Amino acid sequence: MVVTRFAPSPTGYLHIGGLRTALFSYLWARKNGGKFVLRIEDTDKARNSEEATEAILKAFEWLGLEADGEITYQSKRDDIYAKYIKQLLDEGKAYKCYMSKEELAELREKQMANKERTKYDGRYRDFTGTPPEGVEPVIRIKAPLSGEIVVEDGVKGRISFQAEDILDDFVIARADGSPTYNFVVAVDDALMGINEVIRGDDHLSNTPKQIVVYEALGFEIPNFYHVPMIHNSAGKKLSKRDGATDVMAYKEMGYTPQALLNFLVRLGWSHGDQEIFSMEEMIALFNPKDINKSASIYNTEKLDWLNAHYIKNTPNAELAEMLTEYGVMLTSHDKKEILLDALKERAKTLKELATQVEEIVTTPTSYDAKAVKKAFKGNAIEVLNTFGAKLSATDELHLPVDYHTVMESVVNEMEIGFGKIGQPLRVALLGKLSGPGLDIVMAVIGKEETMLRVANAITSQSVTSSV
RNA sequence: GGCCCCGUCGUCUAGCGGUUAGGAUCCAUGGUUUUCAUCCAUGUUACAGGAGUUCGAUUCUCCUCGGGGUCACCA
Repeated sequence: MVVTRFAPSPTGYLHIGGLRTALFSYLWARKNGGKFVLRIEDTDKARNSEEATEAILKAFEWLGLEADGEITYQSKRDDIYAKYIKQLLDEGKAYKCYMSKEELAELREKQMANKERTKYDGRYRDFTGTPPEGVEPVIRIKAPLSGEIVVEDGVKGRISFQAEDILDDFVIARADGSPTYNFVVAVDDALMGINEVIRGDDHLSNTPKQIVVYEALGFEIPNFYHVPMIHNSAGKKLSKRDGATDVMAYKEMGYTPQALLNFLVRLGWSHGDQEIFSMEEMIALFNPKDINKSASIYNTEKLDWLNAHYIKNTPNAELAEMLTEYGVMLTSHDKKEILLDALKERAKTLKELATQVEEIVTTPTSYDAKAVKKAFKGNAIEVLNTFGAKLSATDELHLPVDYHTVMESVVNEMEIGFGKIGQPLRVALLGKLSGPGLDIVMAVIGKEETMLRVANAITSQSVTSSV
């Protein structure tokens, strides 16, 4: 059975990069009928917060990514780590190192001065004497001094490291007894049965260390897939400082989960020329071996396009439901089908859609100056007057076509082009020159509101012209 | 700096020894639309450079250059 995981450290919100690796892990587990588990890496008490954990879970919920089983918290597993540390100590695979932080710093400085690689010199590796007074020891693991460490990576291929280049006897437990990252990751992944590790390639250089732990403990080494980074426009690793990396900010901006997921799955992964993927298709088609080797630059142009695509293809009832999150109550509006059919073609985000709905439903209180200048000229006011009068005399105005008929009769009677009525009427109704079809707008707001807006426009013009 | 990874249009990518180097997005132009948007059509733009292997390299190898990641008692 395929078991994958997402293992964030709760130091802040869930960000785009994390979400993508989580998505990849999720898809791979689902595709194989396996498990996708969540582990919170909260061993750094100073930097972690419960709110951050909450935020991450909330983001998962919004996106519909469901983890299997209980959430594992590393902070609750101290006894487990202690047990394995003791085991390594007993087996002579780890040892206590009494070197003080000062001594270590001194060693590093000397090595740097000599332009050597900074590493622990192993002075307590085979220590049998009397330990110095007053120093709480750290526990170090005996790493191989030479030889080759090979990572068989599912994305990058076979990567080989020389032990002497990258390893030293690294710390697995601090002076206060708490275990360190590379140790707990390996222990947890092994104990939780994780056999497919999909993570960012910034972890690639940690992998040999973790392999050392796996081997010391006799655990089976999982398959690794190191996913290339997402870079910012400057070409650097995407970080929280780059802005707009909080997943939940995308909800606020009006992106749909579908669009965001579809956008992210195509960053570093592809399936031929296909751009649009439903969740079902992602699950069916995803395979980590098809992940790209090179980093990609984060750029949301395509996200906008995808979001617009999904909005256009969402049923109106669902759209009305989603809009309630943005303060637009449309679920019981009797013309919502007509309105949303017209508007969803022109919105890039749900937030935009919400704004556009508002702009139609509320009576304009001001008119765009440029639009006024362009539209209210010639006999525009006369046209509006004629239209208003005709409207007033017409009953049974319900559908767009009913209003269109009235407009048509004005055009015919006055022997003008459609633009001659369209432009002033558009400004009267919406306060500006762009927007959906006027017959649709009028059908949505109704006869009474239409007449009010027309009258308002006429009044506004007579006032300005008399001044 | 050591180690490791990467290098096809501005961006996301297809390609897996022989292609007019394909798609998407963006941008531009035209069409549709009373407007804007949508939609449709058309167009501009890419194999980092140099050797080698080969009848033939975007594709394989090496070098150079460029970019990135990582080097903690952080995760």
